[in-house]
Amino acid sequence: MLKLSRLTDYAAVVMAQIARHPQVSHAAADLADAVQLPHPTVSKTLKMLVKAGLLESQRGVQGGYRLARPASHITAADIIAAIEGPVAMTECSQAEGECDLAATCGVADNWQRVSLAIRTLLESVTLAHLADTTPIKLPVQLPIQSISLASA
Amino acid sequence: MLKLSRLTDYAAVVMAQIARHPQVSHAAADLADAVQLPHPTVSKTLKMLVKAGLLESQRGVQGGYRLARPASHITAADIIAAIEGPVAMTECSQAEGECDLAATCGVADNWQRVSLAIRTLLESVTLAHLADTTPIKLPVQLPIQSISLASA
DNA sequence: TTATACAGGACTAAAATGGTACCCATTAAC
DNA sequence: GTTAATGGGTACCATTTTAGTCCTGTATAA
Repeated sequence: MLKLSRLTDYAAVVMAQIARHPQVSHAAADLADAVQLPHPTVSKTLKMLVKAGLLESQRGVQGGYRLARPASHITAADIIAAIEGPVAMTECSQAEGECDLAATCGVADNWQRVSLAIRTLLESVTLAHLADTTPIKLPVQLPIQSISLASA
Repeated sequence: MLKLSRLTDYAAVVMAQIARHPQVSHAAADLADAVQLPHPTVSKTLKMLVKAGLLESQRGVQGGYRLARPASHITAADIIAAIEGPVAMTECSQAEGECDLAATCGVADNWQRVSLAIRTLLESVTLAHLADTTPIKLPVQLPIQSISLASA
C-alpha cells in the first residue's frame, strides 16, 4: 500500500486545522474535538510535531499550539518525517552502506533515485496546499510522465 | 518512513534478477541462492507475483518462473501492488467515501492528489529500469519542482 | 495560589509483518 | 507408469510495529 501511518494522517489533519486559524493558540482538547479524534492520541501527535519543530507550544492558561512557521513553509515531507522519520522507500535508501545484501541486490541505486523523486514531490506540497479546501491543482499526469527515465 | 515492506523489497530484487536472464526458467531455490534470501520467503514472494500476473510459473522438472511480459512493461507500481495492494497513501485515497471523518478532515482531496502523483511516478519506472545495473537517470529535481501546485 | 494546559515517559493491547512448515498438484524424464 | 523435481496453497507462530491510554511533572496566566 505504501501507506502513511494513521498517526501521520492525523498529524496532517490537525496541522491543516491549525493552519486555517494561524492567529490563535489551539489547545489539544479543542483540536481533538474539531477533528473528532481521541484526545490522548491527538495530544501525542502534537508533541511529536513540536519536537520536530513544526509547532510551537505554550503552557499554562490560554496556552496551546501554533505553527512554528508559515503554512507555506511547512511541507508534506516535513509532517511525514515528524511522525515516521525521514521519507525513504527502503531500509538502504536511508542509512547508506548498511545493507548486507548490497552485493546481490543490484536494485538499491535505482530505488534510491525513485525514493528521492518521491521525497522531492512531497517537499513540493506545502501545508498551505493541504489546508486549502479548494483542491490543489496537480497537473501531474503530463509533467511526471514526461520525466525522462531513459538510462544515460 | 513511507517505507516499502521488506517482502516488496525482496520482490523487486527477485524480479530484477529474473529480468536479467529473461530466456531461462528460474527455480525458486536458485533465485533464493542468487539473492541470498531464505528460500521459503522467496517462494512466498514468487507466488504472490504469479497471482498478480507479473510472473508465469511452470511446474515439474525443469520448471520455474519467468516474466509474464517484457521487463519494460512491468512497472514499480505493479510490483508494489502485487505485494502490498494498490498504491495509496491514506485509507481514504483507496476506498472512496468510506471515511467517517470526511466532514472534519478537509485534507482528503489533496492527499488523494498527492497519492495519484506518486502512483504516476511509480508507474513510470519499469522493471527494466530497476534491473539495469547502470543507474537510471532521474532528472527529477527540476521537473517535479516545476509542477505547479498553485491552487486554481 | 490555583486552574489550565503542555511535557515526557511507561505501559498495554491489537494488528501487521515476516518467516516457517506441511502437504498437495503437476510435469518431465526415465 | 513411476519417480523426482518443482510450484501451489494453507495454516501457523514469533516478532515487530502501531495505536492508544495513563500518570506524573512542569510552566504560566489570572
